[in-house]
Amino acid sequence: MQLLNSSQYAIRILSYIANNREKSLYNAKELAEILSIPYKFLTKIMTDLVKAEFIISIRGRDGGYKLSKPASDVTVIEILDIFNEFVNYEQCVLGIGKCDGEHKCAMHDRWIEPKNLIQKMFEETTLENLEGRDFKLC
Amino acid sequence: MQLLNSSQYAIRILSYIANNREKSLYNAKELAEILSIPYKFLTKIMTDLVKAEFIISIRGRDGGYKLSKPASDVTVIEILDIFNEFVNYEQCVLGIGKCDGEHKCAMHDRWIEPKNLIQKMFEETTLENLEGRDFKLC
DNA sequence: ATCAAATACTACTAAAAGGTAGAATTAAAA
DNA sequence: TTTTAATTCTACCTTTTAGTAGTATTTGAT
Repeated sequence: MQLLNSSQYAIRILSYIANNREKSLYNAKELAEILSIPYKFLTKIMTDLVKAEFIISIRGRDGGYKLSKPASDVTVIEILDIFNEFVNYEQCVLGIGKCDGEHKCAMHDRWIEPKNLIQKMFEETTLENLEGRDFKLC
Repeated sequence: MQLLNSSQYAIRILSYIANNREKSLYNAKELAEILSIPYKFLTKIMTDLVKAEFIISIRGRDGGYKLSKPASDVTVIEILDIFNEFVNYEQCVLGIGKCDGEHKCAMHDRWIEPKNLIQKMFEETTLENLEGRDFKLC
């Protein structure tokens, strides 16, 4: 019951960039240090974010990364989709396929409410909403 | 954002046994077939359940498995604990350690409500509550 | 005693996630 | 034009989870 490290890192990275507008570009080295993410793993994730068009990268000396769109346009669920998380809304908590009115898994009824809440949270939370938080390790 | 296969299987197995009181013992072969769980993987999980004292096993010919305690005494969260899931209540959704009033992760406030709901659900749901559901693949 | 049918144990393989290493590419600056 | 600092690419290694194979052990029935 936890998000993939990749997803967690991606949210923290995008969230950090979105809420520190002083600089126009952030490079991998400083992001890795500030956010306590292994450098090489971070660069891999950045490439994913570039390919998914959430981030624009500037290569070469003095290059770096920046958001490709306004923070208010990026929802958490879109970030999760990059890593194929939480895509199967219909998937039941016991992983036995689609749960509907006819076929319910053992926990179906009890899972609906929290599932909908989480889904709503991920859909409605944008990078803008994540402002003013700590990003380092607690 | 999904339970481990082991946890899912364990819940389905215990839930099935709890709600089919006709027989006093269930063997691995029939459980594997009825619940669509790979036989060898199921026997491994059964051994875990026996060691965790949720299941009593009878070895030898005509042996099998049965619950070690009343269905109403077994909560879902206890089952998850066998596989070390959902033990860290304090763990935040972005996996950056303890989130408290002073140090909040980027999603802290939004995560509290669904997290508490899920926790409550796992704590309050017993095998008895899972009665009357389908257990096969939908 | 032997057989048959069951669980338990040991060890392995496969797939996915997490992470690392090093070279290639890009582009500004000296 | 060379250096330098950045991203990108390819390939690999490690850990965890998932699943499989084969043997040993147990025990009731014949």
